[in-house]
Amino acid sequence: MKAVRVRFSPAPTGSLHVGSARTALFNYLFARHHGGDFLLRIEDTDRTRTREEWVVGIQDSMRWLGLDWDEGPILQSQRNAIYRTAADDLLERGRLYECFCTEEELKQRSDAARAARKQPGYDGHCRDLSPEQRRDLAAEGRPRTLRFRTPDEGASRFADEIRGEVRVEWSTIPDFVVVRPDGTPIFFLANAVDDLEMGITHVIRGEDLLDSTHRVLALREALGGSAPPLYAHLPLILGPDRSKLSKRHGAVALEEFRDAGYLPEAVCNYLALLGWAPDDGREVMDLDEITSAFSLEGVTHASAAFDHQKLDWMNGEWIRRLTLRELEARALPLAEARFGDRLDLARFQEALRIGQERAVTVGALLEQMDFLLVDDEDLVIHDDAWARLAGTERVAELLDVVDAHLATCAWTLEGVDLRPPLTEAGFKVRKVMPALYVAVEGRPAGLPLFDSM
RNA sequence: GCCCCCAUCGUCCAGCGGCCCAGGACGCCGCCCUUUCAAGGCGGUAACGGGGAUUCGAAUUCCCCUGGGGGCACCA
Repeated sequence: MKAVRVRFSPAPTGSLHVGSARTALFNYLFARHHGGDFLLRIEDTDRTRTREEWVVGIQDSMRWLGLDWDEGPILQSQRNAIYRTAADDLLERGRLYECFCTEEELKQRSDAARAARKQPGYDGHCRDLSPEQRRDLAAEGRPRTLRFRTPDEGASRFADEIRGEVRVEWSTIPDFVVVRPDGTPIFFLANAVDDLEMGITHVIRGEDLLDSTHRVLALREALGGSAPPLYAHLPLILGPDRSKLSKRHGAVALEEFRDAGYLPEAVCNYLALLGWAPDDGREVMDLDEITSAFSLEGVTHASAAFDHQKLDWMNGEWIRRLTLRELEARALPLAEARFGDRLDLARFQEALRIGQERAVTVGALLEQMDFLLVDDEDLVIHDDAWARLAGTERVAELLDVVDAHLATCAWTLEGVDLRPPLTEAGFKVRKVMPALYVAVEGRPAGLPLFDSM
């Protein structure tokens, strides 16, 4: 196999989504496994849908995950001249033709075709205009797009690395637009030109792009490109209910996972296991281990449902694998964001040490240490707390004992034992445990109140 | 409507013709540990969508059906 060159080419129309992140990860894994190059190419040809902050955000998320790239980011929006030249050449050679239909006309005819139970999509209206007709249409001030002339017969086929032979009849693929009226290229053109020029050897992307491959390949061929890259289409990631993964299923943007206190190791690990598995069945693996075990052959064909519970478990595993120092480094930024200048480092560290063995996410752990770092009046009392207190006898007295004792000492989780004073006051410690947690932590359960060894 | 892809426990995967009355992980249930909740240990529950065909033998091959997903833009 020649030197591997792959690229991750997101459209910056939003922050990095778990589906795209998985695609980026698989490209990274494939490149690193084979000692090849991994490029980052930003497909921002549609200026109306892209934003600078998203191209920055995508890179931030990739760095957070630990997916470093070798070249880029290459912005397609800055390569217009290249696509322009390619399009002119294609037009001259008759592979492209000018189309003067307006979007409204297109939609109207497409709807009509649909109503007549015929194929919607472009009808070839401007396919064979005479030079005079083109001149007149242009003179009317109509928008001018460039369309690719699709073969009239035969089939397009290619061997997908994970799906095998894929084939579709050209008759089902209408002529498609490749250059907008403003001269900017559409995905198909920019994609074909770039993959060719950048020497991409393998295209690893989501299955949603499977059908578009035929068009990109035809364009590449028209461009004079030989030896097209090998394509590998990944199964899609679905929501827990098997519908399209979206916000209503919970967090979907990498930033959200980061802010909720998920570890990048866990997210990578979980994402890698969504649609892939190593031969030996290992599950908890770091990026290097996954890299050396990675192979496209291990990629599944069926789309996978995103399971937040398994991610949570995975994250707990990773929190426990980190040294306390490492965990502290990861948690500090989140703690600063949550507690601001009330962050007491000593208490934070103690809570982290005690919480590490029970945590699911750093975010949840931080929530549990609220009572240590937030002023009493600002402490948010957990919903279930009041019910717990209400069900306990001598609540007021209990609170008094707790307050009185805490007033006598510098409070730390392990340095203060509330049991003796409670016993002395006639409480059965075992019976008042739930209420005790509410009294001290503002929640029915949380960080251990005293050394329970 | 048309085209394409896919199909093993609730979920993620293993299985690539006999080793499978199907294995692991998450979840769930139970027990142990425990002066909260967890974490941890042990055990359990649970699946080859349906129908044909090939074969001595099919979860594994082929066909049909059904189901799920994707695509059919001047988005990518």
